[in-house]
Amino acid sequence: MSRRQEPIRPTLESVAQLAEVSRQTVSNALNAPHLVRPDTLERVRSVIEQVGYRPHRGARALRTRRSQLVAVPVFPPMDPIGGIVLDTFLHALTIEAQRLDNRVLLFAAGDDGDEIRQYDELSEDHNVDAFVLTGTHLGDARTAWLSERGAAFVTFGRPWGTVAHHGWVDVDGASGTYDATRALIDRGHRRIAFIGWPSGSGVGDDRREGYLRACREAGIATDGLQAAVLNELGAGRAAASELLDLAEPPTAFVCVADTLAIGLWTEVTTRHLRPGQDVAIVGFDDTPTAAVIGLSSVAQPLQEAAAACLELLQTVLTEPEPSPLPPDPVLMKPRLVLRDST
Amino acid sequence: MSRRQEPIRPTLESVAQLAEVSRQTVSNALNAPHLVRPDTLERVRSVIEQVGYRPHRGARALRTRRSQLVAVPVFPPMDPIGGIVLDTFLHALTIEAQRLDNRVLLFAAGDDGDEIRQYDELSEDHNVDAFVLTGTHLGDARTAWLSERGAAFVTFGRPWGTVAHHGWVDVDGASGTYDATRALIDRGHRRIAFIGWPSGSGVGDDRREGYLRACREAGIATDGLQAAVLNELGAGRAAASELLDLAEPPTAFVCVADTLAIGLWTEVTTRHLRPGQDVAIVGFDDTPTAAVIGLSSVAQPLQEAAAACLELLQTVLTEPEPSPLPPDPVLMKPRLVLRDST
DNA sequence: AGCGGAGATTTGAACGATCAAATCGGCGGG
DNA sequence: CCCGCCGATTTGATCGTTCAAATCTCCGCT
Repeated sequence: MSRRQEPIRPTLESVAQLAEVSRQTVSNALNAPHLVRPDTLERVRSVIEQVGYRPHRGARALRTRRSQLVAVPVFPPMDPIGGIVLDTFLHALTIEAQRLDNRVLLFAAGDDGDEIRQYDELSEDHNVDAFVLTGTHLGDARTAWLSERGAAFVTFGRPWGTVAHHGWVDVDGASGTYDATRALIDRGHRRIAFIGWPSGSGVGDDRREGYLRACREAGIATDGLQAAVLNELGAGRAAASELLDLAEPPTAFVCVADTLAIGLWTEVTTRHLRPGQDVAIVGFDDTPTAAVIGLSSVAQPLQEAAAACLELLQTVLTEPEPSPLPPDPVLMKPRLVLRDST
Repeated sequence: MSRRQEPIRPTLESVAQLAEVSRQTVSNALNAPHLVRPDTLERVRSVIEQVGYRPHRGARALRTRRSQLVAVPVFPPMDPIGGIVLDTFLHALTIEAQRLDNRVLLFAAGDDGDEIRQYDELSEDHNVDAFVLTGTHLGDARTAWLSERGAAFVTFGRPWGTVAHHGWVDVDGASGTYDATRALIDRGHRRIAFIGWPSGSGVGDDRREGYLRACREAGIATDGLQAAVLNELGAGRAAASELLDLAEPPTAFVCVADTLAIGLWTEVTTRHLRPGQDVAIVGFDDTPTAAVIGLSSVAQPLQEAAAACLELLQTVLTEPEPSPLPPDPVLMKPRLVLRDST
């Protein structure tokens, strides 16, 4: 910017002259204060303060080869309900980055290939130091691509199906659905259905697993009580309809995502059943919509996850060169939020 | 990044040597191709392609004093329903920026003062070229601050209450509520209520105005049919309750925002009235939740608005120095989306 | 008194690009 | 035939910072 008129932007040199020291001393006062004698430090600092000096990020980036920028993809708002999850995550990430004197740079991507093209541009440009990926999936082309060229990155989401060559942070979905299912069992439910996604998505399979485990432990049947549909309201509703038409319909539902839970919800209410009284429902992601309609849901600790991502990134970036062994991953427990629907 | 191991990142110089030309010619091939003879251009380009050369953004920024970055604030997800509006806008902005070889940088801010501190850091750093502000309001301290120091910025939202010293893009809220009200009138409604915000917010007053104008034109009464409450579900519901308890209750509602419309919605359904049949409802912002429950709403052309913002910014930035007269503002018409609730 | 060494500070060079001005080569006109 | 001009290209300087190495100062120790 610096479209200010009168005063020329102060530089290291100009500050140095005013403080009657050299460039480097000013630089040290900023980046390595322990190298500067206390009284000099004081003097330099007061000049910096007075003239409002700020280091030029571009110049610094040129020399240090660090831009202090972290790139994060934003996706087209396809699934309007679940999209908020990423939104919250993004906000948390921005705050956390700020705390570390970094910034978040956005880039838009449709599919994986598109996204990779963006990675290429961003990293080869020296535009960003690192990436935070979201929405990892089986056979993820992005992580392979990135580690192949030694890019610094962490993922929010496990590396499904492969060995981790990179740091990652994730939320234990199975633990969330397990807790949800247990809560229903504790309330006396014995026929509990699960509306999930088609198997093959790591996240979906993981969440289903938690449901299955809880039922197994309680000696409850799950045969014929599982649906596997795409993550759309209509699909959820259709699956719900089928399950409710069973000779012995379930009295409670655990859903892999709020989107499906809400589809189920609409089917339930149009049948003049009351969620929470006639049928118990638990969703996943604790989206605003869930809060609005009183749907119980499993909430992911997104702020903590964002902080963990950047912390991991910091350790990766301070390593002198791309290390073959990734940092320890972080797996966080989600929290069950009970509302009227249970 | 460039944490790649083997190959040293190519520079202007190294490309120049391979192509047997000088630095500057390579630079020109990139930034001013018309200055380069066609055959030379071809040769340089092929070398660039071969070695995968990319200009170093930091170096360029240092020399040109342009970072190609646009900063945008992200807010804490306070209003979960309306937050999506900004989310969609942000996505559109990212895509549009990419098209112009720019990028979007995020920063988080709680209040205006906080935000201004961030502006200070970002602009004085030479970190970003410009800002896009959202959510302008009466007595907005931010715009004053920014124009005072000659920063480049545009706002998505009018400069309420003051003369524009800067470019802005906005959606004509009054036009939206006017259309919504007209649609209700055309359907035969004669008692139409408006649930708005307390006067003093530019956006809220503007949207109320559209409702009032449509009613006035149709010779319909509005006395006692207006509520002014905070943008919260509960508040919307309470206001709705009061209005529905009138001796002669309204048959239709226009709401200043989806959040309030949904509050109204829940009050309506708990009274066992059916939206769209017993009571007509129109919201504002066309949030995903509205789509889910079948609430009619006024949709803002967010993609177009984002594009307009960046276009405006481009013209501001290409001006040699801060111009006293701002570029022509852009006011766009929103679109009424009719669903079951009408 | 001289020497080694630690701490504080300075100096020179480099990062990779663009700007401004100089140079080169060819071509038409006086 | 030479000059001037124009298009194409090159050269030198510079942006603001940090790294690496040099210098300076002061102190204690022999």
